[in-house]
Amino acid sequence: MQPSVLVVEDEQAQREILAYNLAAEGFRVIEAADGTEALLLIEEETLDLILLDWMLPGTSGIEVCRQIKAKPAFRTIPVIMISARSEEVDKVRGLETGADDYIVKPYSVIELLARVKAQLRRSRPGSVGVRLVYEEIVLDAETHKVFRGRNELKLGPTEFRLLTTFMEKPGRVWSREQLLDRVWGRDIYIDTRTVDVHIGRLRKVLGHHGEVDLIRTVRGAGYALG
Amino acid sequence: MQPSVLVVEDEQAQREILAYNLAAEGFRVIEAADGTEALLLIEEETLDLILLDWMLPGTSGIEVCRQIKAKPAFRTIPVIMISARSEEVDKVRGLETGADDYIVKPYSVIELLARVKAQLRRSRPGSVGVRLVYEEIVLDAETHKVFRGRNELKLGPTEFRLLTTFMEKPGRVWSREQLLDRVWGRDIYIDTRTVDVHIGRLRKVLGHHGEVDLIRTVRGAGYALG
DNA sequence: CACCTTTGTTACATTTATGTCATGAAATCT
DNA sequence: AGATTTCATGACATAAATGTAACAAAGGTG
Repeated sequence: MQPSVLVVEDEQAQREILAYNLAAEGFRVIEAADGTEALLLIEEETLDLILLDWMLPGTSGIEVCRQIKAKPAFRTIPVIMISARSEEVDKVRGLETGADDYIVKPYSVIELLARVKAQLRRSRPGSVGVRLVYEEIVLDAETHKVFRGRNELKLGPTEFRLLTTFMEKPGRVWSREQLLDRVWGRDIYIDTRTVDVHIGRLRKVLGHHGEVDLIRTVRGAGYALG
Repeated sequence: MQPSVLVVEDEQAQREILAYNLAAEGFRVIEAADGTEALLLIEEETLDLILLDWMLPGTSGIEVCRQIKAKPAFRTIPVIMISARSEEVDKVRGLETGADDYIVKPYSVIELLARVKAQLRRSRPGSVGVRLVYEEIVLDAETHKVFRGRNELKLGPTEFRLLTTFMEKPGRVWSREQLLDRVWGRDIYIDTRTVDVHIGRLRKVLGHHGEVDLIRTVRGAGYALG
């Protein structure tokens, strides 16, 4: 569950520094050198946060921010503006671009990362508080509790996410690759066979009281619930 | 009957955060971006409380407050002022604007909601709950006293707010980040592991007489009550 | 000022979860 | 059937997450 951060900065050196530090902190970093590229990437990628330089060639940072905030689909993505001088902060604020935070050059990497994390913390209130039901299995995302009939099941984090995925679309067949992407996270290199092991573990817990196996193995394709 | 709260704040992001949290708590939220708009809405809407930012473009928050308090028809509506720095509190107080309470940024959501409820309780007795109960634990928000069965527990401020958060939604799993936001306050950068320590402290007090541990650790996710 | 409380961080111990591998079973193909 | 591929599962070393004691800084109180 690596958050994706888009870095929009025209100066290559600056951009690389940002990218390096963010990557070191475990973020997936996507880079854009100007506003046009940024706006394209916003559509294509699934972003969790945008770091936006105030000064950009062509479409200015402010304009990019305004356009992002104008689209309902992307309005909720936090935008942190980076401006060159402290005096400009007031201008930016005054212009009401809708940025979620501002940071002024020169900034410390620590400060930047802290703000990035603060924004992510705020915008990701965890998975949606839903209750998934399939046959006699009930999964409550808010309390993280899982029941089969009357029995509460004790699942490890990975098995919990695995089951959540299955229950979001009962019957759908997921390939091992898809499950790795969704349950483990993208850009992670893990043997696809590992999925088998976790499926086994999930089966063990689900059938702990001798119930029928609800997970279906689809030979050559993957697994499905029911 | 849902109490109506008017939020007067020029920064859209801030305003939305306030609106979101108040709405989540069951309030009807009305928003205004400046003093003029606020004064209009006060006439039009039937308000139960006003949250007023000190810094506003045009008519300042102080001026808005003064005008509200000058009209006999609206004088009884509680006004909570929000100011950016603690030093300003004194100014605000000194100016005797007639505000009913003050809150300083950065504030925790818990604190804000507590104050809102406290004001509403004063003006509309009986409309806001003050006492949280979960199993044999009783938390009285007004007196700040906590009991487990017959024993009164002595909690530090942080542990008290932690427990309050948990008791508002028993069973719900809170991530460390969410707890930091809610219990410690936004715009504060603290190591997430610190949450663990405070959970430990809270557990110690709650189980001081050898009772079962009511706080559940959810690996990879956070903590929950029950 | 001395004293006490609260707080955040750190370091280390402990628990729990994870990924890989080896082996054998089951399905599929020739 | 025999060969081949695909899957299930127990074991195990490692990694990751959590619990907790100790400590120092900050703040409050008398």
